[in-house]
Amino acid sequence: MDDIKEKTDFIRDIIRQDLQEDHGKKIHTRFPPEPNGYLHIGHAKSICLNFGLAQDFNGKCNLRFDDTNPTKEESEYVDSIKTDICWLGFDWGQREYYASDYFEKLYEFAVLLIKKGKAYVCDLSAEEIRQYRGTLTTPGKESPFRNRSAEENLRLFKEMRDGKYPDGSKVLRAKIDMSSPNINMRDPVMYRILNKSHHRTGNKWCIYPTYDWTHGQSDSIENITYSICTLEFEDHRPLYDWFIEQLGIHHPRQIEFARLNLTYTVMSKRMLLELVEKNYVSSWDDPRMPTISGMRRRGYSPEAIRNFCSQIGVAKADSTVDMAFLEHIIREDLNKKAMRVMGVLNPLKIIIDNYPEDQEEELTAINNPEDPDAGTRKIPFSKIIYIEKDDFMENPPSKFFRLSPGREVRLRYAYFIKCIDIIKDKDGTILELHCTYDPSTKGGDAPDGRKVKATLHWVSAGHCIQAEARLYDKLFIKENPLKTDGDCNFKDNLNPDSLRIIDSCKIEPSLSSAKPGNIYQFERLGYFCVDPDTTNDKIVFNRTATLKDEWAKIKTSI
RNA sequence: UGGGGAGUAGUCUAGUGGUAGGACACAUGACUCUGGAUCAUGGCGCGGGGGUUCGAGUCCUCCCUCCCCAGCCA
Repeated sequence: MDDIKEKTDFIRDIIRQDLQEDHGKKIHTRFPPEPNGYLHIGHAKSICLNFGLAQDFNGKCNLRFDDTNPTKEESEYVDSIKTDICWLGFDWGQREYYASDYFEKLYEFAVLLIKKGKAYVCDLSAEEIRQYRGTLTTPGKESPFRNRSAEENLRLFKEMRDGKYPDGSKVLRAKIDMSSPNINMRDPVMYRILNKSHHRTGNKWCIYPTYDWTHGQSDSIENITYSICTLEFEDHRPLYDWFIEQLGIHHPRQIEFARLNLTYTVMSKRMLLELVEKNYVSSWDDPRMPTISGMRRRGYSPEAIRNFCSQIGVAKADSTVDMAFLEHIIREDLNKKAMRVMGVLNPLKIIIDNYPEDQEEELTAINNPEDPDAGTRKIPFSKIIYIEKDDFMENPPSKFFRLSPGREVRLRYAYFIKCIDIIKDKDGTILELHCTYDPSTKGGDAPDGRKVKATLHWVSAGHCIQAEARLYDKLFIKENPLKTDGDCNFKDNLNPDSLRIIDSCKIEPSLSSAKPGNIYQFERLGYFCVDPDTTNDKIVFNRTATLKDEWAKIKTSI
């Protein structure tokens, strides 16, 4: 399960200190996604942090959708986000909120600011506003509409709401300081006119609040004590503080942390959307995606993702976690849980010459050596079997321990066999192997104590069932897919071999009842889970992760 | 060049003036009916220079590098 050791990170340090100064303090966080895409592993970090904080300090965590932009948001995303958070194991109780719930309140707040002379309606175009804003090094210019009277602003703002103006013709702006070195303070836009229907409020509104105007007040309304967010909002904090102070309402404490980056993938919703829309992947839940739904379909468990999030830590320095670490976490999880089975991805037929023609045997196999309670099962053995093509070499290098002419190896839980003949077609491709077996080694041990250097997985040709395996690899070939040469873009770094489909795998018959979501370790190959694409006619497996493979390393170093 | 952040092995992360620790990765070895798992061992790591101090990753100072900000996105 999750690491129960007391976690130490700078956010928890801050909260502990606050708690020391105010023992009665209740902590209240929130996870505030925008419903414009599916959640990814970076969101999982934030979810684990926000809900985890609430759990650790006996507080509460809200789910709030920051749905202020009707041009990008859809209820499909709302649904997927809720599903993913639940699946991860977190519960927001009845506290499911929407920024759009606060539109009326926000409007009142805006009116208040107008009355205080702290906000004004501006008729400048988007382009003009940009020009007036100045640059990083030069101050901005004040809008010619900056000094309209409160009465005029009130009337104009009401008319904006009433739909008297076309999109983009007017905005409401905060009146702060056009020469501020912090560009966020240069009279930021609070409302824009958008004649677009909203996934929740329908056509009730034609003006929509910006995120900057909405977010802090929403946290305040919900009585959030700690507004945890990512680093890029650090220089928005003075703006949020300004709004809260002008309004004189509850002031949450904002704390920023570094967002998660992972090697060999991208974590931007915009890019993930593009991969989906342009069919570089099958969907948001394509098992190659770093989305929660993709990882779920890939075979990751919620525990593994939570463990990952708790072990990567929380800090303020930009960081990119090695994908190998994620793989380590899922192997650690699945090693304990997954039933072992035998399946052959690329079959090579073996005929055991001295095994009686019509004989069949049932051999006993251990379901999970890591879990004695998992018990054993029977697997059928017969004269003709399949082994993995990679487990045979006609002319092996010295470090290759598996089957080769004249060499004896063990078939897992079965017998020692020795290769005595290779049958090839006229092109020299190996068609099948002839072997002999030693009947005295039944079960896998030789009574004379002789050893073999390798144990191979296998299936009985007459008993096995056919299956499809989808072998996934890194989505991108570059550790940082965003790093591109010349006029390339991140899609040029896509790994052309990120998915390999093998439709003629041979798997042991016990798998005939496998159901979508079930996870297995195919011995010596990796962890596989049953995909929802599975039908009565065909079982489809997704490879969640390979096993660590010493031979693969040796092979590439030869 | 303005503002805001950040620099501890290849990566992530502890450390709060007293021997720089953990995890992943890597390497080597042991063990093994999964070349899995497990166990053991290993490594020119505190961005740099000055300073304070008996003692600095930690305090002061100067410098360097990286990230974010000029959406009516979030």
